[in-house]
Amino acid sequence: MNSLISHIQKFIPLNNEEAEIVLSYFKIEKFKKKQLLLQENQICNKQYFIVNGCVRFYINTTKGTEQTTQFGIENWWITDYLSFQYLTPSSFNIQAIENIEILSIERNSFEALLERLPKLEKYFRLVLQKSFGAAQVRIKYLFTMSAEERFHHMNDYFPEFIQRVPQYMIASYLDFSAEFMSKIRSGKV
Amino acid sequence: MNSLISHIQKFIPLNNEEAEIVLSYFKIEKFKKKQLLLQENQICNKQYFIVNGCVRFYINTTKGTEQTTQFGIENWWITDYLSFQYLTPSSFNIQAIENIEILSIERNSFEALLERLPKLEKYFRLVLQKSFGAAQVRIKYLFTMSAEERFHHMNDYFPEFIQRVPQYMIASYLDFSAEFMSKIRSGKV
DNA sequence: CGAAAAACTTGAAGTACTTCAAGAAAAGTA
DNA sequence: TACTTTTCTTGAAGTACTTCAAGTTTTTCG
Repeated sequence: MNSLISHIQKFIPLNNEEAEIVLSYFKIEKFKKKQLLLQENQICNKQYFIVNGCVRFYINTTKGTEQTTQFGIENWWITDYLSFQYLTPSSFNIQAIENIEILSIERNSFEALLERLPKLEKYFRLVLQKSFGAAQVRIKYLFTMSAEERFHHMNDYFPEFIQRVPQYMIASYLDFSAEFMSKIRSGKV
Repeated sequence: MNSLISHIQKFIPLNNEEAEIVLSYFKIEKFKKKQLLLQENQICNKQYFIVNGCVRFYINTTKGTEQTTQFGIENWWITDYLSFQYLTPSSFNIQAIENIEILSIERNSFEALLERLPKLEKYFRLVLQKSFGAAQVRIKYLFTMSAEERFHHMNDYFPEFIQRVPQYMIASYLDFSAEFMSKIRSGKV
């Protein structure tokens, strides 16, 4: 069974015919580890649903380092929402951390699909409510926990990431240095 | 003209009859400066549209301080989205910074309204896309700018807040101390 | 398999902030 | 108007991290 269809059906009912229509608007794409799905300064005119694998959202800082701000795994949507909505150049990069398989839909097709099947508006609204809620909680953690607490929290609640993703990306996502991460893990702090 | 209706019409067409229906689901509420619209541990079963005035979203930290994580002004929606969607207890507080006038809608009425006027799904989806996009950019600023840069950025792009809101709340929102804010402003840093 | 690249570790030195304490200024209220 | 509360300022001391540089381990891939 297609994972996007299953995901949609967790939120709204969808019959076989509708499922066919949905899929006809998407393209399946594969990227190899390290490839970029989106590069800064480009317009992010696609939205991605991750079927298989793991990606990250990151910024190139003025210091020449890379700052990871989000991760995405199976069954997550990922895009730069402002760039997607207003078709303005993005300042983010989206990169495959593993070889990945994703479903992509262009901005125009996305609008056409929603016109064709308006019931999907509800699905996307619910997905966004959840995503924005998660962003609210994320800000809370960043603001109220020390580096060490943030690491342990992630370790406890999202152990799958710690396994899958290089430590320095996790450190960056939690807003501290790779070296400090290493010290936390070895108990030298 | 009602400000909620105008706001909706910026995103989707809405005739008079539909506007009447929309408004019938909302309640107008007034709160005085410092009153709480939501208190932590409560379930946030309402969503608010700010007609007049200014509110903040904050957490009580374990250190006994208050950490502001969001602001809201005229024409913004505000709620704890996870608490609202899953009816779980919130860890946030929402407080009026000025005397305010808001439109509130309960979770049940919200669902009923969307059943009655499904075209509103699109409006809320678009509002959420924009909000989540703004959250992505906010994280970027927090991660890539120094305290001083964050202050100047806010000063340049959102001067209305600097005027309206006590400095210590701005400092907290930008994730530094009120004392440091004072030093930035006076150039002693 | 072996070589190269990527990821992780360690300690020493530095810094961008925080915390504390106290006083001054501004705003709210009777 | 004066009194109270809230907000802002200042300097001194402290700290949770960062940065740098170098070495070690692990992973990738021809």
